[in-house]
Amino acid sequence: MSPSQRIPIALSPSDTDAAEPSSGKQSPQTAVNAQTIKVACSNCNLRELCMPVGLTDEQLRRIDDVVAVRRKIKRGSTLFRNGEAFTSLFAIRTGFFKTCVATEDGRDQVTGFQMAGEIIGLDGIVNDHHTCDAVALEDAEVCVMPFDRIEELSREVNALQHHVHKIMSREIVREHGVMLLLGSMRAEERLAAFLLNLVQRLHARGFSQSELVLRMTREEIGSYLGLKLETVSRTFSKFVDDGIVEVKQRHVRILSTEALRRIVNNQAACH
Amino acid sequence: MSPSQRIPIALSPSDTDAAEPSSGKQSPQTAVNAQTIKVACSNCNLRELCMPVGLTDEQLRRIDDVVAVRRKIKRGSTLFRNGEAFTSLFAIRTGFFKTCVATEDGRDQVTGFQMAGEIIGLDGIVNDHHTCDAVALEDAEVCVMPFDRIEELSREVNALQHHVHKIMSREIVREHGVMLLLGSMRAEERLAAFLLNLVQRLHARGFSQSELVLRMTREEIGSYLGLKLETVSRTFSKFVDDGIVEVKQRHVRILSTEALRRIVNNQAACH
DNA sequence: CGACACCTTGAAGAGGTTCAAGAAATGTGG
DNA sequence: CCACATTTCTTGAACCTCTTCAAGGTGTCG
Repeated sequence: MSPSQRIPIALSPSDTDAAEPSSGKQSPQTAVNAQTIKVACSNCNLRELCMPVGLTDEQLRRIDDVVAVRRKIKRGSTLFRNGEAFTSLFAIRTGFFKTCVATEDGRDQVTGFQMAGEIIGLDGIVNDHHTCDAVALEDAEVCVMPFDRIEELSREVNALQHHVHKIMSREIVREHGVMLLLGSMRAEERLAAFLLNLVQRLHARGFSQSELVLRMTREEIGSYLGLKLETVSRTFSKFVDDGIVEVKQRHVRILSTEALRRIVNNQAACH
Repeated sequence: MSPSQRIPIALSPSDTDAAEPSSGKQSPQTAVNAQTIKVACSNCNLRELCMPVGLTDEQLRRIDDVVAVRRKIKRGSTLFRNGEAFTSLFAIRTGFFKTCVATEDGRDQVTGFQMAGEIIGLDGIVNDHHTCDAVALEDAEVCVMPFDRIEELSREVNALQHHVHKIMSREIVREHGVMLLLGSMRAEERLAAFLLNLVQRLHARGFSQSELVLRMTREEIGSYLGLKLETVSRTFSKFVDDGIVEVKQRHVRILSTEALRRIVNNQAACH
């Protein structure tokens, strides 16, 4: 929300390891990709992203009870899948996800990329089962928030109730933006908008405004943007030729945010 | 939800007029497109679409207090606009709307078409102002539901609370579907999916499974589907040539729902 | 009835896709 | 730690879908 605030969060796997040394004794037997840890929101550094502000200590303590459990997800495995029963929303603590939907005939579409502090699983509410897959693009950890508990508590904590509504509304507005992108933008505009969006969200989490590491493949970017992976690659190359970005595999350095903005806003010639 | 139930609702302007003869004394001074009427959900024939089921009489009466006011919107005018303060959600009683978002440089994108029983305005919750325009494509009437009252009441009526969550989740899932369409389908597939969706929703409201009247222009369809109006027109013509539909301007008769389904599911040859 | 909005159709052109090949990075197992 | 397999990325060339531009037709409303 307020882009000036810098929240020191580790996103890259190495930083995460440093912050949580070896993350306790992870027994492969108990749960390969669903290890659970008891935690608390009240001292979580992501609170400003996940939770409403201005809660009393009492209210925070009650929310701690709702967000009772954490779960680790290995890179490449799913947090939930299309068709699975919906019970909980998930707040991403660390890591990076994609969500994607599929048709019966096998086509699929990435509907979003989610990072620390963002909430996933909202699609499952309407029919009590999920309608998309959530796949971890790097080792991740989420807070599990049973939805019936959220509903229960948000009847009593007005700020939480409104917060839930805002999160869902924000997702609707975000998707409007994606529809605009998919419906009316050309390849360069789409990729420029994508990069600006990513770097803006990363910056809100304390990362650089100009450098980022893509956690997804060209194909996944293409799926999200309604383009083929070759087109994504070519467009990256064009940006490099034009001196707008530097690209080394998944490492991207933005040399001119202004140029990207001009591309998105379709201002063709404007030296 | 249950497609078998037939809810007798008037959608076409003439039927609407018959149902509410001359709609009282509409003074242009008071409010050109915001005439208000006191109403009640408890005897509304759209209740099954708008409201949770299994409410007690007491709960229904309290909801009547929330949905206190109706508003008429003339064809072509807006229910709300991008930038306007958000105060209420709207349940469509009669008529047909489009919602659209726009970029600074003038491009715009239709994000949805809404008909009787559907809720619009959810985009406004997150930032307390609307981020899209809602335009009536035919004379319409909506129930005004102040959102603070909805939140208040849904703290007390669990079924209402969950219903609000489901409505928002449903919108998120719907938009996933549109993203899939925009991101991975070809023109014919998009138009086929569009027609099937429209006729399915109309059928759920008691209309024909095979005949429909488009309330929007080719350009608006194109905007929604990420196509130019000429492409929409050409694709209609192709469907006519193939004997899949009959088209007379905005009157469409579906001759083979099965063929449309095959097109959407990309089953090229399958006699 | 004339003005205007909407729709259809044709022809040329652009943008993105498809197919293909090779390079670079990453992961795996010996 | 290195060799090999695999995945991911880049680039080229031909092709195809959709767009653009243009003209004319149809329908609607004051």
